[in-house]
Amino acid sequence: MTSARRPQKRALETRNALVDTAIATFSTRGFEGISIRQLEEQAGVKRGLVAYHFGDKDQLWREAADRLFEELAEDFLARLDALAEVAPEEAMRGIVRAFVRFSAARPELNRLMMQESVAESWRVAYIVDEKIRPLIDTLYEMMPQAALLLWGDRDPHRYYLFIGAGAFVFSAAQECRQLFGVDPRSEDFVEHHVDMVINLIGRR
Amino acid sequence: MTSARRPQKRALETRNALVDTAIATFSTRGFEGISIRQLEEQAGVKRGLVAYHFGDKDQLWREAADRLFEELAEDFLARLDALAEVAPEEAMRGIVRAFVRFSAARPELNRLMMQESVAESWRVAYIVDEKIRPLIDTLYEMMPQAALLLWGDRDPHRYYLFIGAGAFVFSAAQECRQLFGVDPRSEDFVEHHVDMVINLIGRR
DNA sequence: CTTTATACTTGTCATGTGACAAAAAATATT
DNA sequence: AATATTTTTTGTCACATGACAAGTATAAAG
Repeated sequence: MTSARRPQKRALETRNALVDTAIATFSTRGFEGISIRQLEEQAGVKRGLVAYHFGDKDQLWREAADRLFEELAEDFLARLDALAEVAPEEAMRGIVRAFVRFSAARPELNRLMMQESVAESWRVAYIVDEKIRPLIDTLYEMMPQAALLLWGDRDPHRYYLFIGAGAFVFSAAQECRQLFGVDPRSEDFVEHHVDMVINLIGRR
Repeated sequence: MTSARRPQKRALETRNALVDTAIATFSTRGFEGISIRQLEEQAGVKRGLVAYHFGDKDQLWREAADRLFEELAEDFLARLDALAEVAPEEAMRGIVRAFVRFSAARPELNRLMMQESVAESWRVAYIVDEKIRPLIDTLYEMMPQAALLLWGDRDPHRYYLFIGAGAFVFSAAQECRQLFGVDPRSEDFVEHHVDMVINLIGRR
């Protein structure tokens, strides 16, 4: 019979540091934009620890994606509970608000998707099949009327209008700073953007 | 006194093949997503020709970006001429239409920007300073009233709402196929999307 | 305290990378 | 046709990369 010892604290710290760095760098530089060694150095751990904890680069990427989507799910489900009692129209606006705010607070998720959404790879399939579709299904189950108001019957046009209008600025933060000299992550900017998106999408 | 011979046809073909492949691969896989050697192989030319024609990888990237933005400028200026006589409201809708259609026809440009817009690099600076800002300036000069209707006084919110809503689907084509089983490049999809964006943005 | 599993450290390998350089071939100009 | 120039073809370099493996240190469990 084999083992069953609980993981050591330092191991969890190492894993965390690596996943944190993976989220930051994969989302901005793409999967091939950073090497395992650079990643380890940036995370402040020794050379071989990615191999030890994750086996290979692919698995590290998966766990980074996992964590980002866990955060999104938590953030959403918490807010959706609060919207359970309100009228569909207002609930729909609540979803928009929640999404825009999350996109501003954690642009890494949409950045990761932007990096991957353009080309065919196991990573797009993984994100879509394991993360996005289930999340959309959950939304339609929990708040069918609000979801219907927002996206109709899973209309791709309305879906991407929503994502593009609501999240793109925050993903393109660097370009926005370069082009307009404005930081889209400032609170003012975010709330103003929320209002504009709701004004755009939330009236039918 | 040195030379002045006109370039040979095969050289132009080589350069073209390389720039074509550069556009296709840099936009989908990012700058570091493909090596010079892979690129040459995919372009069907011999190893070493990137070095000869472009010096280094950076310069090849620049020329790929140059060509994409030349196409955009041509496409736009041609259509803007046709809008010179119409009322500002209608001209503004014409700009939207032109932009969405171009984004669908040549998603590579927005993909390239998506790839680069997230992190700080010489490439974002190059695109913004050399390409985007001048293009925006031209637009405001040629059609001040329509531009004002579209983006106000260079309002970043309205700018990115426009870009995100109008172009994001086409950049994320792979994700869209995986998620909805729909190809956003089909003519039906494009025209429907044009209508929706105009309906969203074109009414104030 | 001893044992044993877990975690870290370091060495190594085959392969890929961007860049340059020199030789060969093809083409334009006279 | 002769020659000068452009273009292509190969060879080579130093270094980065992902993966694995063998050794060492640390911490948990008895």
